[in-house]
Amino acid sequence: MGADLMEESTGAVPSLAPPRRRGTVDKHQERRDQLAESALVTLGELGYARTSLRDIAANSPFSHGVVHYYFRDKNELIVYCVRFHKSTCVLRYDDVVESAGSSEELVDGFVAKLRETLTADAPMHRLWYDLRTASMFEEPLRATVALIDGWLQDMVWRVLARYASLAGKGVAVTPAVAYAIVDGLFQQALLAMHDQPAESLDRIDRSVRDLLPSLLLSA
Amino acid sequence: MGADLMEESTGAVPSLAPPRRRGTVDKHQERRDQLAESALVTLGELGYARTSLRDIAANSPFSHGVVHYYFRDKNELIVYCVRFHKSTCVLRYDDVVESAGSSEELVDGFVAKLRETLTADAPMHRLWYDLRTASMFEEPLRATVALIDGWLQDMVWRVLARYASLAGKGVAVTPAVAYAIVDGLFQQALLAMHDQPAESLDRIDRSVRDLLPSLLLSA
DNA sequence: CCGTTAACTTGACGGTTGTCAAGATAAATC
DNA sequence: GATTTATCTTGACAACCGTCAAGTTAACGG
Repeated sequence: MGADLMEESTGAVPSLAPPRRRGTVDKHQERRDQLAESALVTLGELGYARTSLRDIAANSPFSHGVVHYYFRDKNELIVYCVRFHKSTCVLRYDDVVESAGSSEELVDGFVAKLRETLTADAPMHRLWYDLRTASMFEEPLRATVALIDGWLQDMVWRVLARYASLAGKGVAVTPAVAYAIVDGLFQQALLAMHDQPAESLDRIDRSVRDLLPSLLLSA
Repeated sequence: MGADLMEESTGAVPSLAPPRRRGTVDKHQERRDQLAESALVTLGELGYARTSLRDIAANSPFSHGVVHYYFRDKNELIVYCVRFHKSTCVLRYDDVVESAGSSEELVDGFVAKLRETLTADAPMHRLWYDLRTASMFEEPLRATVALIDGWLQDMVWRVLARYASLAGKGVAVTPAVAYAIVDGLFQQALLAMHDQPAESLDRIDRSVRDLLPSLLLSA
């Protein structure tokens, strides 16, 4: 994990990478990931546009100049960071999907994970929405955003398809619509996490439980 | 319209405003609105964080220093702009709501307006999402964002309540959930307007038509 | 027509930013 | 251990930002 990033080249390790030496697995790539993890903390706190390379370096073991040794520019670093994080993040519900023995159990596991990630990973989710919004104004970001949006849509679809299967019914909406709905609920919950965290968690819990059945065919 | 901004003071016309002269209705306020309208064009193109006061002034009849004559700082200008625009924007569907004679007619009018605004006002909608996302990282923005989010939620609810009434049924979801769903669909449509505008419009058209009935009680 | 005040312009300030070149340090090779 | 290569630091650069003070122009009141 990390190096391949979901088997899709970021176009991020170009000629600037120094020639590898021996069988030691890519020390260069390890540093990139280490730097990305440091950067993600700062980016999650300050957001995309408000984070400078010096902020990132300050929260890392390195100095601000090192960024250009491992990344071409700021955009490549940030895109790599978000992609690095999301590539594992989109697998969050997969064990719930696989281990659930009934539709009720799946819903319970799903909302539990939703609450958990809203509580623990709020800065990362904020960063994702920040990057997605920025992509509406900066064309170079759109390809990455579209890719990750596809991952998330597939993630939601895996949950919903399994849910329908366990309930012995079909799904009434397309993957795109299902994702839009869940994402809309999630984003509202995230927005409310600052001022009313407890109420926000309860609301999305109840909303999802109420809404999921209506996404199935009655047949 | 414009001066009162939905009967809610922005806290934006403080002591710095010069004493008014005669009965001529607030020349000062007129200039504020004129400046806001100029700024909105630039903000819609470049987004919140990427727009400088010099960019705004360049697309206006004024110089860059004039901003501090009418607004305390950049944030106050931007907040005023978005609020200025949204305060009329949230009334967009009201005539459809009032003039619709049947539930089908209301749906037709609703999706027609949706398509229209996605086509014509895409930059303004991008700006709104940009500001809402920025509010997750900048506390001073949250009050305004929460206020406008409330307006939008009410707007969606007026449509849905009227739709239910015309169909002789009740609404199955809360205002917050209804807004989250519509907003999720709308945001996905807006994101796709850059690369696939036609497909995006068709998709949200069909999605809304499919989804609205399922938000009503079957009773 | 004159004086006063509002409206607006100009230019500068301190600060921050991304980027990069040049040098220092550490590591690995022979 | 010497030399070559990779890694990392430092400092500087040009550009840009928001803000504001000082000065200019225009409009209004008498």
